[in-house]
Parts: sequence; C-alpha cells; structure tokens
Amino acid sequence: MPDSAPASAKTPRVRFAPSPTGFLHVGSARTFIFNWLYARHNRGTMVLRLDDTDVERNTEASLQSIFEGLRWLGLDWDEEYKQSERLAQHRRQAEAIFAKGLAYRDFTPAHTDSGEQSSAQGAWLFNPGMPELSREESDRRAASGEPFALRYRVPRGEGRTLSFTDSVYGEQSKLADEVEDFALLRSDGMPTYHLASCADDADLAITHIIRGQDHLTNTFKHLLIFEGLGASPPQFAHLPLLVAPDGAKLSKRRHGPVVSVTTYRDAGFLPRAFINFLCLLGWSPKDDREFMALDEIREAFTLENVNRSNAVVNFTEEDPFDPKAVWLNAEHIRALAVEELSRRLQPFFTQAGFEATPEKILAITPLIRERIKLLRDAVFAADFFFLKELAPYDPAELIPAKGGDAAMARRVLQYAQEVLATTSFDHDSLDQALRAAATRLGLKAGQAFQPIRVAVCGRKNAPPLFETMAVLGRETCIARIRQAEESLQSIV
RNA sequence: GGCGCUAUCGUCCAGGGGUUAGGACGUGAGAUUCUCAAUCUUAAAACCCGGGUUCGAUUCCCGGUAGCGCUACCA
Repeated sequence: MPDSAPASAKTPRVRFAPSPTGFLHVGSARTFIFNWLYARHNRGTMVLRLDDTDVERNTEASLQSIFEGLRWLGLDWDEEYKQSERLAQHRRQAEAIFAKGLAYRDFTPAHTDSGEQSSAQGAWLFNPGMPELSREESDRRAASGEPFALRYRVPRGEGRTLSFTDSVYGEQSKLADEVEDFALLRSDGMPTYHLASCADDADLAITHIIRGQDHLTNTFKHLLIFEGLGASPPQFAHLPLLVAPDGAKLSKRRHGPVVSVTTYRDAGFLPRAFINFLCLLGWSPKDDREFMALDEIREAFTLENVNRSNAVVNFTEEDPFDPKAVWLNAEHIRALAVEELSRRLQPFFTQAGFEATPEKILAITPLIRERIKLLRDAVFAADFFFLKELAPYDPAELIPAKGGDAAMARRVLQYAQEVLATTSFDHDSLDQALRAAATRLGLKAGQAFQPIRVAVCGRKNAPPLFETMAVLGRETCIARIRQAEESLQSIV
C-alpha cells in the first residue's frame, strides 16, 4: 500500500500509551481493550508505548503495576517502546519545527500554579506575558544560557480552521484562533506529552489513535504538530469517558483503589469477565448480547458502534464493584470448565490459609460454582470443607425453622449418626438413607436436613447436602454431627 | 469566562418521524428445590426543557439548561 493512501486504508497500527504515574486504572484498561479489539479485529498491529516524559511523576513501581495489570488482562501486544529512550529524537524534531519558523522560545518562568487562578480571573490570553521576541534577542538570550520553553506558533488571525473526522465523534473543527501557543519543549529541555506523543505516533507509523475523549480538544494541537513534523495525521477515534457516580472522570486521586484493575483482580474477577464488562461501557454489538466470549467481542467490534456519551461505573463505598460487572463475572464463572475454575480458585484458598489440594478443590468446585460471584467468595462459601474445627454451633440454627424444638433436633442428629455409620458416602446412597431416616422420624425432608446441614457445614445456607457430605467424608460428618448433638444437650 | 462534546428507566446498552419506546443489571412479587444459590414467571421504572420543521416529534433543526472535557513547561 503506498504511503499516500489514507491512514484508515492501511493495515492498522494502533497503540496504547499509558504514562507510568500510578497503577493501571480501569479507564486505561478499557482504552487498551478497545485498541486491542480494533487491532485484532482488523488483523493489525498492537503497539505498547510507555509515555514516560513526566520525570517528576514517573515511578518504577507504577511501571510494574501497569505491566502487572496488562498481563492479568491477558491481551497481547506486538511491539513495545519507551518514550524516554527516544528523547534525543524528540528534541531534534522540536528543533526542526523551530527551524521551520513554526515555534518560538518562551523565556517566561514556568507557572507554579496550575493556571486555575488566571482562568478564574478571565485572563485566558494565549501565552500571557510573553510577547514574541525578535529572533536576534531570542538567539542572544538562548546563547547566554537562559532557559526557555519552546512553543508552537499557532497560526491565529488567518481565519484558519483546523478539522478532522473522528471515527466516533464525526466531523470536528475548531478555529485556529481558539488554540493557544502550547509548549513543545519544557525549559529543562524535556519534550511535552503533545510533542512526544505525536512524534512517536508519526515515527511508529501509527494509523489509528484510539484514546479517551479527554483528548478530543487536544487533537487540534496534534494536527498542528503533525503538520510541523511534515507527517500526515493518523485517523482519530475518541472514546467516551468512564465516570464515577458523582459524574467526574474516574480518577485515582478522587476515587481511590476502586479504579485500579488490581482491585478487581484481587477480588476475584475473571479477566474475560472484566473485559466483557468494560467493552460494554460505550460500545455494544447493537443486538441484545451482553454476556460475550472474547472471540465474540472481537468479531463484533467496530468503532462505528462506539457511542458518544460518558458511562458511569456504578460503584459505592460499601460496594466497590458495578453490579453488572459482578453479574457478568458470575456468568463467566459458571461458563468455565470445572477444571479451569478450580485452578483459578486455588490461589484464593491458599491465601486464606487452607490446605487446599488441587484434588480437593476440584471436588468442591461444582458445589460452589453457582454460589459465588467473585472468586474470593469461594473462601467463605467453602470454608467448612477445610476448617478442622467449626465455630461453636448456634442452637437456634440447629433447630428446624418450621415446627421443631431442640429435642427433635437431637433426635435427628442421633439417628443420623446411626444411619451414616453404615451408609456409603456417595450422593445416591446418602439421598436414600437420609430421606428414609426423615420419614421414619415422621419429618419432612426440609425439617430433618436443617440440623444435619448446620451440623456439617456450620451454617444454614450451604451447597446441597448429599454432595457436600460425600466430599467431606464419613468420619468428618459423623464427628461434626456428634458435636452438634452434644451442643444441644445443655438446652434439652 | 472561552472552546469542544454529550443528553432514552437508578445504571449500562438498543431504537427511531407514526412503536404497547426494547434488552440487561439491580429492585419488588411469585414458582421451584433439602437450605442458599441457580433457574423460570411477573411487576415497577426512561425519551432534560422551550421553540421551530412536519399531518405527526422522543427521533430532524435552533436555543436553553445540565453534565463532562480541554483551556499546564500533567498526561
């Protein structure tokens, strides 16, 4: 394909460009996912680029956290770059722009405030306090070693309109007069995000920039930079933002760990469920599908189907996860093969301090898979399989809820011990034996099973009785039932 | 303040000049089961406001309002 072909017609090269200034957050993860989906749907190339030009805020820990998050998601990329390694190149490119007369030196000291004050006072002038110097004076001061920032000389006053077609937001245009003289180089010589980003996008031959809508307005600056670089701009696609229930853009600072992907991982989200949830925020296959496998999503994914309004991630202090994310996770858990699910459960049991062998987990998994929404729920759902000693019984729970007393509960538990001593511990045998026992005691199954379930599991709500007992084994079951019975002696 | 973007149930996502405005999550009620869960049935729940255009606007246009974003030598 010739270079002159429109960017959108080439084999796509997309990039995900996080800046390592904190943990990987869900908004970034979603941007990564959309880029990945676009690349893989179109058999293109996925580039990971670390935008680490902010030396002040970059940390190694953050870098690790981002990789950790991306690895967990399990989506791959084809090439990897670091902006800091391309510093010299960026400076050369800035100088080239300067040499073309498209930028000028600004010797004004950097503002220490964030510019909010001046905005509030109505001073939104471009590059306030820095009338452009003559070239001679500029050269002289630069030669004398005075620090300066390099600013783009935005072509204002020419009636020029900057425009592009966004794949999501459509035709976008803005008067150049509305764009301020933004910085290309900081006074310490470091490139700004705008410069580094565009320079790399051009150098790496990125064809499609898929990023958050917070960059929509910045795109006009980027258009100017590409022009200065002598490169044709790629196709842009901006994604609606993820916002918190308070309406504000999801931010690490304001919303804390609930926006970190590691929070989801640690709670026991399945990566595929997490991806499924995020891709549905701002995109849909335009039919009623919601629970989708990754392949299904990839096949259905197009930028045309991305919508334009922000999506709120519905979390609260009590419940950090969007209910829909939780539901989708439960769906994905149930869709997993038992072997696979039990493998994923392992670390949660181990971390809880249980002696959980793969065999034992495999036996338990079918009993809890429909009862957990997050992987970590398994720890509570299955604790009695591992605990040597159950917490002291609550007599009130041992007594059947409907029409029963302590004496009756004792009778059930006594009789159960007898019966169980000779019953083989498989589902069908237990089913037969215990139902027969109930009948003999003149009780309904529900009544008779409650004391036994509580005795065996330590609580009223648990997985199906017979399967549970089969996994627990005769010895443990009888011991627990005896203990429960004894705990009732005091009140009978 | 300027500029830009957006506006359908509580939330997410469809729809679209004439519809009983659809699906999902969550919530309520019921069914079913040895409890819980799962499952099934069912209910409540929305087109921001005002003008146009039109025989007819929730849908198209304009304005307002609200929210968000950008307006840094952050990214």
